[in-house]
Amino acid sequence: MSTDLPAVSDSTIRRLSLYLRALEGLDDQAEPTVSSRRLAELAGTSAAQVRKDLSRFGSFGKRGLGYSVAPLQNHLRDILGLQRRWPVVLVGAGRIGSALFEYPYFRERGFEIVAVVDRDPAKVGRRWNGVKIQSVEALPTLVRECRAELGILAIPATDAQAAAEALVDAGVRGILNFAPVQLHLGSHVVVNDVNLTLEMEALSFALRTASELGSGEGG
Amino acid sequence: MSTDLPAVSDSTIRRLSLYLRALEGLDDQAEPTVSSRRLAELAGTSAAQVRKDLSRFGSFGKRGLGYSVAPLQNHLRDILGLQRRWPVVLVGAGRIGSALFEYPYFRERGFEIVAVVDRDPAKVGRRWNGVKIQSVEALPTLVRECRAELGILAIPATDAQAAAEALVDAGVRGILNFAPVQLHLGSHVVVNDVNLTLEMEALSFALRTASELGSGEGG
DNA sequence: GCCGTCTTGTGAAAATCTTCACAAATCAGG
DNA sequence: CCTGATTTGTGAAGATTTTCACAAGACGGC
Ligand SMILES: NC(=O)c1ccc[n+]([C@@H]2O[C@H](COP(=O)([O-])OP(=O)(O)OC[C@H]3O[C@@H](n4cnc5c(N)ncnc54)[C@H](O)[C@@H]3O)[C@@H](O)[C@H]2O)c1
Ligand SMILES: NC(=O)c1ccc[n+]([C@@H]2O[C@H](COP(=O)([O-])OP(=O)(O)OC[C@H]3O[C@@H](n4cnc5c(N)ncnc54)[C@H](O)[C@@H]3O)[C@@H](O)[C@H]2O)c1
Repeated sequence: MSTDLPAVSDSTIRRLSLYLRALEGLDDQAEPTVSSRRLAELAGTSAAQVRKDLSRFGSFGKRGLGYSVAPLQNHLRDILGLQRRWPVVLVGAGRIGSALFEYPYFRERGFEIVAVVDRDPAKVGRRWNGVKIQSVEALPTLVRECRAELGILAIPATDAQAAAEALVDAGVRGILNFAPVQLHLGSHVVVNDVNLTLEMEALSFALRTASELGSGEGG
Repeated sequence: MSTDLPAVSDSTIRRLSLYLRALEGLDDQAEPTVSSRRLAELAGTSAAQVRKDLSRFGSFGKRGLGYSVAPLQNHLRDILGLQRRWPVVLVGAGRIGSALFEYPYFRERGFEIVAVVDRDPAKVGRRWNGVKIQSVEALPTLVRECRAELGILAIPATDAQAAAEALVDAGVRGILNFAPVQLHLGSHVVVNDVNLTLEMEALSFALRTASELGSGEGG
């Protein structure tokens, strides 16, 4: 079971996640195997892309048959590192933070928010489903005690860089960042940004472009 | 002011949004011009990339000087289609939906959530900051009345496809989708997916990969 | 065992995206 | 006006990603 660890592109990894999601949506009683074509349809890509992506990690399919759903799920979980529990520290118990905390799908995938910190004294001490919100001073201790390597930043942009550095100093190596700011951290730290304004702006551009082909822009 | 509308890649557009964000973070009194190098630093890319991206839409800089902050902001807003107001319909007044509704940055950029619908009768009729939550039956009328071309889907995956179709039938052409499912809509509709589980899994993969270079995987 | 149908895995080709490198332009100082 | 220090805009080169196309394998029916 030695995974060979070739250089894999980010887009491939992101698609693997989509494949896993698609596979979990299948009824593996009714549909025990799946072809690359079907998987592509479910994940929004092409059959060749599916096969190419999977073939980087092994030969999981059978020619003429396709891929067995349950084993492929396990391979994907294995590749993505989901065959373990990932303790996560959440920084910021605001609107986004609370939505994420209550999101059941994270826990189902092994991402367990085991600690929450917030700067607001009014929030510190509250319990969320058994997890007590703690002050930011407790962050380093918390990260170490929980052995958390993943953190979620859900605080205003002004504080994000400092908080990120605190997380990294305490041992965090991966950050999901909701703050609208570019974090500058050591190259061994992986940061994934969630930028919803950007997503809306991409829609805006697409629509504006489509409209303008037909009619002039109204002053 | 005829923008030439060349074929522009998605990644370019997404970077333009980052450039705009970076420019808005600058004090244009203290720093009236910015070089491609500095902008790249702020946006997390390379100077050549910045110049290439911008040059697709015009020559906004001055050689030897750089780009004037305020005018470049306006060019970017113009390109992205942000020189107007975008009414948005929100489907799903749950955890994510309410966080988005209260997110001030959307409105600042022109994305104004003008209507909210939810299936839950207990939520229908409530007022959120002046906007009344309406039943799903009202959706087609609402979309047309508000002339909304953008929609946000913040409901469970099981209902997302049907709701998306309802939005599109009523005139929506761009959707920000939080539901963990691939939407299948006409090719004239633009869908941007937000998949937070995917983002976490990408972090998981990166960390697992980094760890395994040093040590074997514990059974 | 053989045939027809299906589907994977994968090199090669095509397409796309990023980086390089440098001429052309701008400005300050004298 | 000329020099030197900058920085843009951009074709060409390089790198990466996606698509194509097909040989090789798998299975059911007979
Ligand atoms: N609400 C949204 O829909 C949304 C969407 C996209 C991005 N974001 C971004 O996510 C971040 C959080 O947004 P929100 O809407 O949840 O904000 P919020 O104001 O509701 O919550 C922020 C929380 O962080 C806490 N906080 C502030 N500084 C802190 C610090 N230094 N350490 C610890 N806690 C601190 C505050 O006390 C508050 O509880 C912001 O950067 C925002 O731009 C939010
Ligand atoms: N909470 C999170 O942090 C989070 C993170 C990522 C993705 N998501 C996704 O976003 C979506 C919403 O998540 P949430 O946590 O806000 O859920 P939620 O249960 O808090 O809210 C969902 C809301 O949608 C309403 N609803 C259900 N079906 C509807 C329909 N057909 N039409 C209109 N309204 C309907 C419900 O009444 C409820 O108010 C889900 O698909 C979820 O997987 C949530």
